[in-house]
Order: sequence, then structure tokens, then C-alpha cells
Amino acid sequence: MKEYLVEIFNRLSEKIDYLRNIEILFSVPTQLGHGDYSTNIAMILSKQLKRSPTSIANEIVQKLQYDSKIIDKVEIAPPGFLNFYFKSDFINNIIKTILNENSNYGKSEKYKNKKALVEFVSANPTGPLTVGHGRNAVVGDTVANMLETVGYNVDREYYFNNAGRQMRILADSVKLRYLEICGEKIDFPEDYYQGEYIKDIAQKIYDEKGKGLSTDKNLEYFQNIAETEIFTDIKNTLKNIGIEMDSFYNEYCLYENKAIENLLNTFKEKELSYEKDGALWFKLSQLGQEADKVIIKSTGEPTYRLPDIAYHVTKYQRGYELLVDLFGSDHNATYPDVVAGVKALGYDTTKLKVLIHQFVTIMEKGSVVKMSTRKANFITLDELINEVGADVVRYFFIMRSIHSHLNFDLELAKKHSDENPVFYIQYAHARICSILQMTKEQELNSSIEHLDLLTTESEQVLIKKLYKFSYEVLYSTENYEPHRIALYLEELAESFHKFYTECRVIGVEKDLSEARISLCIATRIVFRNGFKILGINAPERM
RNA sequence: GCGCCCGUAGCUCAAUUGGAUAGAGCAUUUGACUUCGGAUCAAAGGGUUGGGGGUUCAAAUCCUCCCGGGCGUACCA
Repeated sequence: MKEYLVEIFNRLSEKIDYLRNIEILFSVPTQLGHGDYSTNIAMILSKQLKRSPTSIANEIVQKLQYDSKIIDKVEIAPPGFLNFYFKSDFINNIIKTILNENSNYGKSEKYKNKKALVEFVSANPTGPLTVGHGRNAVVGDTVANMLETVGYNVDREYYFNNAGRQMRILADSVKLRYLEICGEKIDFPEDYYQGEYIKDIAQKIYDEKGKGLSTDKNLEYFQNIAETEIFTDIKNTLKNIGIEMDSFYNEYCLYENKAIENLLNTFKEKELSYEKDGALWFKLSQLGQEADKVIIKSTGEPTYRLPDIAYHVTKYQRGYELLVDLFGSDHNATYPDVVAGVKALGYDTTKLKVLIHQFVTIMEKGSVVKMSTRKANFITLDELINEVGADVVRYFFIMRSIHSHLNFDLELAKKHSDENPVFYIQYAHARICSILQMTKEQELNSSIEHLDLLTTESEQVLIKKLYKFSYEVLYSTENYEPHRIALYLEELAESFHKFYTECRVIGVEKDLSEARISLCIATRIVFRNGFKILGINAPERM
């Protein structure tokens, strides 16, 4: 439909000067009575042409040439909208397209063969993933799915810092617990990792090595074991919600491969760094930032900025054309330094898209649960997955805009999980499967010979909704708004349920029945393609 | 103080990026199964889009000033 409008307006612009070199937007009106597509072009041009919108609209309608087999009518609605109504025969062709393209329907080749890297989760391995990390994990994976749908070759990457203070405290925490198990009296500092999992790791070391470890020399040993153990756990959790990383990139290797050293030299050459108070500073104030920041502390240890910049440089060096970073809002003050850094090195930062999602507020029994890995006051993502299932977890985290604070009511998720919208859309899919199973048993076939019989309002609404899918995918992807896919699927389910209530598939006249079976199959295809993007199951029975 | 995000129905959130009568789910009330799955459908109530001012044919959306909340604002990540 939209393509056709663009086509006829392109031809029209040869006849009407003022339509040249401007972008004409077509949108689907919210009101059913406002046509299938609508444009506001007459109102936009009104000021520039010093004419009334209706006079412009009238001229457009008079000179616009279109195939009356495709467009039924064009209306002018005050204060100057142009509303286009398409012939249902033409609209129904979308069913053929969907059946043909099948699992490819909704995909686009717009970004074919381009390489993208999505960095997400990136939690340091100091403990299990919590519900708080869940949003990042699910959004990141879904954005990656979306980018794949529009043609990108996507790599999913997890970056972590294992050379800093956090990890030393982790190692020391394990060491102290180990000594405790060995029978020594210990003083366990309050700001150390309090979680039970630390004791589990210590116990495992004790079981394998006994008491004999010379603990004061083996902090690195404790860190390695803790890192390995915790990562095994993290990877397992990710797997439980269907996430598989292509790579894990650690800070330590940036020291090993001299990336940090090289970066420091480059900064020095470009006079972007200087020494003050025993520390090395990065001249961010010259790069449009508010103040200079320290990159190497007076202790000789780098701050996170240095490895983060070096890490992002490797992304460019690895040849990606799109870099997506996904952070929680606690990082919103740090990423501009990194962006400024890579920009100063001459890299194209328009390729770098930083997404910041707001925090998840956990509600339990009506009050907010404050989470802290250090204090071991958290609900793990695994616990949540076990309670409500992976589909609900994924859907819950994706259904809201990333800019909005997400209120996760544990009681609601656990006790009333059958009220979750994810069941609404999965139910629609299961229902279709059930109908199709039944038509099979009754030896009814699908056919596209008589799609013209699909004329009722609920059929037309459903078909137009199916048509919308490919646009929705592209739009949501280009704007990094994964929640719109969930929203779309809810609309689709609504349209299908309504069709189901009003139109019988089985037990009506043969040609009509066959056409409706085709519509059901097409709807099932769109549900499956949508579910695949969201990473949730398409159950045939519930 | 400054930066980013948010404030929309009783609650949780949408709104095709500036469009036409601001929509869903939950909750409340009321209807619909001897026929394809009632995890559904239909209907009702519920709103000065936090507040004031501005921009224009048109503002929940953009600008500005207040009010309220979240996250930051390190020689932590």
C-alpha cells in the first residue's frame, strides 16, 4: 500500500512543482474511519505556499492519478488531511506475500552483510546475575535479534573488567571464607562480598585442595577460581533465557596485547594527556567535555576509562560497521568520556550507538527491594526464571520502553503469571494451531483462489495488521525500540481473537473456508516471526 | 548545584516521533459457550497527560520556568 502511494506521488510531483524535493509522510491513522493511509502534506505546505490546506489538498486530489482497482477512494478531511482507502482485493494480496515469504516475511535486506557488534550484560563476575541484570540481557539480545532481521551480521559480546579493585575484593572474600573453613578465625569486612555463593566457592576449593594452600601468595589463584565458577553460573543463567554470547572480552587481555600501552602512547603523542598530582589526566575539556579526568591514578593503576576506550578501539579495528552498547542508567555519566576518547583518536562515532535503559524496581509485598551484589541482598535471575518461566521473564523485560522505569512486581509475576500479556499472544498462536489441526482432520484445504471473499471488517483489520508487521520491524529496529514488537504482537493477537469470534473458519461455504484458512496460516507465520525476534516460544498447545 | 531518564485512568504502562475522538492490560460492574480452545469476545465507568507560560493550522510529544521521583555527578566499575 505504502509503496503504491509513494509511486503515485512521485509521478504527481512531475506535474506539481511544490511536491518536488520534499519528503511526503504517509501514516496509518488511529481511527478506522480515516482511511488506510493518511498524509498531512497539504497542511505542511500551507504556510510556504500561502494557501489554505484544503485548496492544496483539492489540487492534489484532482491531479493525482491512480489505479481504481487499487485505491478505492481519496478523501479530504479537515483541516487538510488526505485519506486513502484501498480496495480490499488489493489489501488481501498481502496474504499471498506472507505465504510465499513464510519465515522470511518481516525480514529486510536493507543492512545486508553489514557487521554489527552488540555489547550487553557486561556485568563483572562478582556474583550471580540478578533480576536487575535481566533487563539488560533481554533487551540486548532482542536488539541483536532485530538487527539480524534487517540484515546485519550480529555478534553478541560480553565485556568484563577483571583487572581492578572489585575483583581483588572478590578474591580476598573467597580467601577469607576459605580460611574460615580451614578453622581460622577471620574478620570479614562489611564491604566484602557477603553472599553464600562465596562460601560455596571456598568450600569447593577446600574440598579439592584441603588446608594446604599458602594463602598469602595465592590471591590470583582465588580470583581465577572465583571468576571461572561465577562465569559458569552466569553463562548457565543466560542460557536459561535463550541467550548465547559469541564472545567474552576481558579487560586483562587489553594489557596483555599492549592495547593499553599503545593507547597511552597515542594520547601522549597527540598531547591529550598530562601529569598532575602524581596521576595521569585525560584532556577531556579539550574534547567538549566538562572537565579533565584521571586515566592513571597516583597508585599507578588505570581507571576504568582507559581500558574502556582501548576496548572500544578494538571494536573498530575488528571491522564492525555498527556498534551498540547497552548500559543501565548508572553508566550514563561514564560513556561520554569513552565516546570522546574514541572520537579523539579519529574513529567515526556515528557508528556507535549507546543505549541507556532505566532501572528495574523490584516490588515485593508492596515495597521496594533494594538490591546490592556486595551486600548479597538480591533476587537472582535464575530464581525468577524458575518461578515464572523464561518466556514471561523475556516478555516482561521487553514490553516497556527502555527509557521508562520498569516496575517488576514479584508477587504479580509469580502468583498471577497467567494474566501476563505473553499468554494472550501465545494463546492466539495456540488457537490458530488448534484450528489448523482441526481443518486437517476434516480434510479442508487452504487456498488463495478466493481471497476476495475476506471482506468483513474484522478480516480486513487483521489483514492490514499483518501488512504492518514488516514496517514495524524495520521502524522498531532503526529506532532501537524493541518494546514496539511486543506491542505490535498484542495488537495482532487482539485482531485475531476478534476475527475468531466473528468469523468461522470451519463449517462455512468451501471457498470462504479455504480463504480463511489461508488467513490463519498467514497470521501464524507473523506470530512465529515475531516470537522469534522476541526470543519466546510459539506453543501449539497451552 | 549540574547531567541523563521519568511523571498519562485506582495500579502497571502505550501512543506510528508534532496529527484527527489520548489507548491497552490488571482491578471494578454487566453480558456472551449443546458449533473451530471462555487463557477469549462484547459493553460500561474511570483523564484539565504533575502545574504555569510559550511556539503553530495542530502539543502528552518541541521551548521555558516551577513541583515531584530514579540514576549519576570519584584518583569505584
